[in-house]
Amino acid sequence: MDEQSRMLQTLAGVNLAGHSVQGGMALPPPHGHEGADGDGRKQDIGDILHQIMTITDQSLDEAQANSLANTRNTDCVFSCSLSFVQGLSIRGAQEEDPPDPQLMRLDNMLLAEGVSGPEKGGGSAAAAAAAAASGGSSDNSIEHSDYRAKLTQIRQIYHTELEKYEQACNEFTTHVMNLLREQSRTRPISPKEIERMVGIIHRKFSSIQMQLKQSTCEAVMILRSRFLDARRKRRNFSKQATEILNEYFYSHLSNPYPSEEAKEELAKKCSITVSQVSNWFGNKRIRYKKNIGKFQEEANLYAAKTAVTAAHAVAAAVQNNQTNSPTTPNSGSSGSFNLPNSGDMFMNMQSLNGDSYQGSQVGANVQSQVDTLRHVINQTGGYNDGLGGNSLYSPHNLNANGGWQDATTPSSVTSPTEGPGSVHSDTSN
DNA sequence: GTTTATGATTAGGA
DNA sequence: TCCTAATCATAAAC
Repeated sequence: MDEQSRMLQTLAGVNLAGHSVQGGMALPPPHGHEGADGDGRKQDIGDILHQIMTITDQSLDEAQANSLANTRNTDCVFSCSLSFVQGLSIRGAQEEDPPDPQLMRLDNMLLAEGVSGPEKGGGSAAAAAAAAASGGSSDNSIEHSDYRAKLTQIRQIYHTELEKYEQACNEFTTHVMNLLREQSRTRPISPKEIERMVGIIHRKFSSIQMQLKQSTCEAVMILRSRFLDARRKRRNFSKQATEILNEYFYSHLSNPYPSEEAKEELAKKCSITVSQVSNWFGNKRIRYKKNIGKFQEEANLYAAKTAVTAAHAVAAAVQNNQTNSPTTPNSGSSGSFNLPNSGDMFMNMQSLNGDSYQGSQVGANVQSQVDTLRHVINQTGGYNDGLGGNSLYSPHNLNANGGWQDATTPSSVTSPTEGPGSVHSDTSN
């Protein structure tokens, strides 16, 4: 049996069968459940209800057969029927002490999970968590929709069962009322007694409902845990995400320690979590350091790519500079997010590793790219043998013992102050 | 089926 | 708390 079946059975296992009838009139166990379609359970409920009816009908018939004249006997039979109903109630009444905090907790949970109450479009908090954890990539969206589908299934089963219980409760109440009405022919029955009986039945059915709620909660918990497990499952990031991360890594190779803000930005761009970004960088740093040669090609690739971007950015900046000639300085008065001074941008670029870099939006993006560009330009000066030592992207800030230096090149130095849309390169060390 | 790549987890250190 | 390093577990490539 797979987990799903088990889960659904957990829910499907809630029915009247769990309540053996007190007073010596125990109900037979229900038939097996036919999957999660609810038909089997519907049948069970129907059967059970029918049996209840039959039992009480028998009591009534017996009573009638024993002649209405024999009030003593009739009373006895009716007491049997009623004691059956009362028997039903004894435990229920004991179990419940409204307002039941447990019931409230169950109700709250079912409401929060979107099982009870109005259907939530986006699913429950768990669904959101699952979606967040999964990153919302297409693959994970499938899982997300899978989660929602299963939650909907649980919801449907819950509502179907609830409806059936209510119906059964009403039917049984009506039946008992009829019984009492019959009995009223032989003895006076006060409205209070009828009321009491109805209350007893309702309480009993409420306790059954509580079990349904409990099992529904269990099913939801199982579903949730399944999705938390799914989060554990390793799943490759999307190509785009890996590209973004690699771009950042190689363009900040001198100090590949993104700040919290940068991580958040990357996480958002890659549709993954911040901790996944941290994991990725942790793994990348280690693996890069361990085998620089292996990553050489990749480094070159990203270097070239970034260089092209940088060249475009520079070209655009130059053009911008020409357009915004000294006769039309970019004053802040326009209210737009302008470069403080296009000329400064180049000054800043020239002092790429300087401490005083004040980034503009364009300059910020350009800065790291120019860093890369410089590597590319340097590369043209010599053959790279693919070994770590003289490689294009040899981590110039790697210590002799293999660690990235942090003292001389804090990321705040190598990184510009960046505008929105770009990531920071800051160290968290 | 085996190997490789890669995301996640864990222990220990600063 | 964040890092490294080792390791695990699994997806992907062969």
